Amino acid sequence: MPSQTSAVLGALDPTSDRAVFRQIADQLREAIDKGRFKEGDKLPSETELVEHYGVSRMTVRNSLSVLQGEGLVVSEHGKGVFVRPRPPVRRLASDRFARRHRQQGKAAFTVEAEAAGSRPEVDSLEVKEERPSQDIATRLGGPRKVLARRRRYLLDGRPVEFAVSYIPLDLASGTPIAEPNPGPGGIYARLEELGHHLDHFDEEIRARMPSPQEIRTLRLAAGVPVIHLIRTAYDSEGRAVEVCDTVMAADAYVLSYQLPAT
Amino acid sequence: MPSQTSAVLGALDPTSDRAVFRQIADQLREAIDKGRFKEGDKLPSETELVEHYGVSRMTVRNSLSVLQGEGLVVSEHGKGVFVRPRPPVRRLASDRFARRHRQQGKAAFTVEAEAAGSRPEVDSLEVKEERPSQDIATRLGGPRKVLARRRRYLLDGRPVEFAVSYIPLDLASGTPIAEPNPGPGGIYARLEELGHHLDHFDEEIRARMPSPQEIRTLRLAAGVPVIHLIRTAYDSEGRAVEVCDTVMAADAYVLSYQLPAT
DNA sequence: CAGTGGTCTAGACCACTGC
DNA sequence: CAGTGGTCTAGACCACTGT
Repeated sequence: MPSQTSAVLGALDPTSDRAVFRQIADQLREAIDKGRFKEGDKLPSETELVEHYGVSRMTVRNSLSVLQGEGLVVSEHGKGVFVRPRPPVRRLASDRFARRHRQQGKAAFTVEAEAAGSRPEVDSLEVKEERPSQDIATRLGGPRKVLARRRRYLLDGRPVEFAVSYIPLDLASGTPIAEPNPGPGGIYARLEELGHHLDHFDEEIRARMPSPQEIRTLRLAAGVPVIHLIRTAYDSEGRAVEVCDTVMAADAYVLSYQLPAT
Repeated sequence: MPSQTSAVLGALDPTSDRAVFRQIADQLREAIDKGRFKEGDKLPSETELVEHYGVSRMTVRNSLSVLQGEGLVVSEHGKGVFVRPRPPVRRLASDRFARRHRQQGKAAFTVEAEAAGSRPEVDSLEVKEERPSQDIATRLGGPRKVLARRRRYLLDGRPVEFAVSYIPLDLASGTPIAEPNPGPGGIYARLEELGHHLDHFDEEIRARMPSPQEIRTLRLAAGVPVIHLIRTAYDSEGRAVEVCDTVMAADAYVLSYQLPAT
């Protein structure tokens, strides 16, 4: 954590066409990229930057908001502006729904997180019957009602993912799938026990900026996008038996897939 | 395009704890979500908003910058602030590298874009020998030198993707792979002709905010993240024969994958 | 308490757009 | 040209943090 601002940051170029706040942002960004400010370090305070560059406070704040938008820094009221720490990422492999992973007693999320040395939690579990949205209904082949299972996943106390599973009500009603805890192996294991032999999953992936609601639910810092994943599970008769709509904090995930070359 | 600001936007709540600029942003966001401002519509000018809400211009600009960060609006100097149009998306399916797609004469990108009714272009093609970065070298099994093939893809004149392929130099040197145009079916077809029968691909996906350089290259609007995809191609002997590092404008892509349930 | 960032004002001048 | 957004100033008061 460099203490002398002038030891890290240079001067402005008054002959440059580049706006002053951009020049300041450039210098701070470069200092971060080159490791002169490291993860978690506090940047010089706004007052220090105002004095160092001889500009007004709004200009300095404008620079900092540029870096916030890029996801490079986070500000903490009353404390300072800090280089954004990179959280541990969760790697999702393409075999994560392989049948062998459904045999074990614990939920996949829990097993995997503990193996990675993190403390997993699942909260705000909610199970209820609903009328599906147009999109979900289409993906499921048009059921009138569905069972919706909502839950939020956390790692070491930090929310990383919010997911909603939709199952046609005629499949789920009166089965363990409609219980808050569906039992070992999760709802996929239960679906198979009910005779819906799973054949494959389709996943659709998008990335975008979060809505205000998603920012609250996932406690997202400024400049962190979300990955929006929609998975559809098909049984061996080609029927869609579940759609899972998932929003993930993009800085907490790496998705990986294996594609055949055939 | 509503003409009367007061017909669309309400009043501030002076008793609310919520900051004024957030209240204004909330009202504009709601108006957009509800379709009272549609894609491409011009929002009321800053001057109109200043008069409507009775606040200073900086407060209004602060509201608008919130919406920009969310990717909801784009500002155009001298023209106004507009609801961001949703570009046509390019869907990438998990069979896009299937062998049957490599038989045809045209590049996959071209064929697929024309089928979707878009005008495809590839530019800034650059082929040269390089020393690989640590990460690329590791993925390729540690070659000292690689052939790097850089290119940018555009749809209807809009840049959507920037990609760099790295091939171990001992594989590529003196072959059509080292030519600007590697011929029908692309470098994967050439690799197979050279005896490297492709077995599978691994893809790693991340999402994040773009660097200033990526904003320029892809001409990204504010509030548009990028999808960072790193694909490794393996031959039937398990050797990594290519790594492709791709940065995509997130608003132009939907990736889709099929996972086996086995 | 002093130091930090968060909000807001009321101006100013500039650069770009379209008529 | 008038209207738009882009940049910048020099203040003010507030809320949150740590000691």
